[in-house]
Amino acid sequence: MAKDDSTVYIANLPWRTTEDDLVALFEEVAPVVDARIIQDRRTGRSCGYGFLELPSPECAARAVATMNGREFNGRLLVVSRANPRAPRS
DNA sequence: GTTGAGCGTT
Repeated sequence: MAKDDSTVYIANLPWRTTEDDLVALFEEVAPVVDARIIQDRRTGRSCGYGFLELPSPECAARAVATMNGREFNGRLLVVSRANPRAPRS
């Protein structure tokens, strides 16, 4: 579903951070197609990292270049391009 | 009500 080329990996997030927070933050640079924060399947608590999907790879690269190393809620955001979860479609 | 390197699920 999600194109890995336009998906970015977000880490170093505060536990309180939600997907909507990521959307609001990245909407500043580019429209957000989908935001997904990985949480523990058992406890349901935030794992502290997530993935953000953008409309295009260039938007993803722009979001990375803009938000990587940027402070967010007192933490330094780690934004980088996501790895393809599936080797082929 | 806690913790801190990381590449993911209905």
